[in-house]
Amino acid sequence: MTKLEVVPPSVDRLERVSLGDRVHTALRDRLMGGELAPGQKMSLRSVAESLGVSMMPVREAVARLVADQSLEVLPNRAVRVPLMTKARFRELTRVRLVVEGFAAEEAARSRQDSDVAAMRDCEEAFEAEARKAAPQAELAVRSNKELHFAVYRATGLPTLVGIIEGLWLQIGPVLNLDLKLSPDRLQTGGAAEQHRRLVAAVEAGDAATARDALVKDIEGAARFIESTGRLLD
Amino acid sequence: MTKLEVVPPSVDRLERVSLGDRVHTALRDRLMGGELAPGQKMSLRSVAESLGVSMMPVREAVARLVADQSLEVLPNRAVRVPLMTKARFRELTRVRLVVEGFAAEEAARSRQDSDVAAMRDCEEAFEAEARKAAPQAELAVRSNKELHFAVYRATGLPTLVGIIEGLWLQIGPVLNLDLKLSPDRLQTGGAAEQHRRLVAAVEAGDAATARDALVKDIEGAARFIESTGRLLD
DNA sequence: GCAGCCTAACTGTGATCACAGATCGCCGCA
DNA sequence: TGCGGCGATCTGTGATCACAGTTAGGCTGC
Repeated sequence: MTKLEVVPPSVDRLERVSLGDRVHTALRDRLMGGELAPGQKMSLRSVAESLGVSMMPVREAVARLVADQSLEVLPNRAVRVPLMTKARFRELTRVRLVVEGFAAEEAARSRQDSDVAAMRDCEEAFEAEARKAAPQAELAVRSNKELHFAVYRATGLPTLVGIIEGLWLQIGPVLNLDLKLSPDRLQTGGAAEQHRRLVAAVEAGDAATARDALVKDIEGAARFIESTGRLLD
Repeated sequence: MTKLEVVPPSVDRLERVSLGDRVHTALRDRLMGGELAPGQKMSLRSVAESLGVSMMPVREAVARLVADQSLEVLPNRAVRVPLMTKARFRELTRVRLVVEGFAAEEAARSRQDSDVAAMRDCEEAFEAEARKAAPQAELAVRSNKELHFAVYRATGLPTLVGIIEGLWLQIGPVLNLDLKLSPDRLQTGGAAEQHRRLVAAVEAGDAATARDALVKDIEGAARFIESTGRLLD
């Protein structure tokens, strides 16, 4: 784990960002990026030391992540990335289908030109990575996430984006760990195709197709992950 | 603000609940109950003193509430209940319609007998309070909330319930403050009627009607609150 | 050589101290 | 009497200390 970047004081002035916020962001990125696998334990002191801060900001960041179930504290008081059971995975997937499906519809209705441009960039980056003979899972994961959130941000509903972020934070470790262990899913899965449909539909303002593409994208990934048998229970 | 209740040690053993958790719950209840009005400032030290704990657990609880925007920290570092603008209110209402509407549908599909019983109790309590000549806003607010969440819990999707709790935490101060200032809304508004429709539809497994009743309930309240002109912007 | 106990290290939690920045009020001056 | 500036106080944030509970490893005894 790398040290936290030292941000210029000017940025620090404009938008009060505490050390706790920075630690929170750092941990969040690692969770969403699949760098922290389900079941992995962590201690406040070790995280603090590796990030070059005291235990205090880490406590705050971890408390927030525990609050929205991105991390969990065992009865032994140990902190770890939650394990994913089949039941929890299916529940999260169902909620995602509703919430993100609505977001896709709404994005098709409200998108601005700048949103479409951002989506196109991410979509090309994802497709370029997926088409490689030996795709780098990390890059694919990142551009996949960026593409989805470019769509969600196009809704103009920050509350909705926040909710979806919470869902990704919970399901991210599994999604991305899975992608790292089975990089071939990038080719076999229809992710790229649904992404193309999604972007085109949002750009055309076709809400129904946008939702359908997103739903198929989520369902395809969920089916694949369930088929690997790596989920508990 | 009252002191935190001393819970029996047995409960404390079963489910590790830290002081920070208790402070969080205490503040959450006050926010959802409308005891803390939008714009109201609070200091960590004063909250800590009034709850009889040190500043430490309060910091953790407030950090969590700030994280999900139930509280906000101003550039001056002051902590307060966020003000509600018309734009934010409408955004929250739109998201609520989607998420809680889905929850109502799902509750109609998955409800158990015990869920229906809990809903009926809350519905009767609400109606009894609303029918009084001088209804106590606090009791009505409480049973209204309990009724809604009895429905949401009937979905069997704790993730969804958590999301809705986050939404209520943000919109609660306005909803409930409004009800306190305009207790006559209990009679004039069609809340009781939609509640009856909602409970009956969930019990009958009629998803479409359940959603419709809930949507009309939310929309009715939203219309009333917008009409009072107490929102900013 | 192996099993069991006991200690030492490590865990999160809470309290206290330290500090920089903002705010408000009081005092002095015109 | 009114205005301006300065200081005391209060704010959140970060660090450090203290502590109880757990865990894991090493040592002792069989």
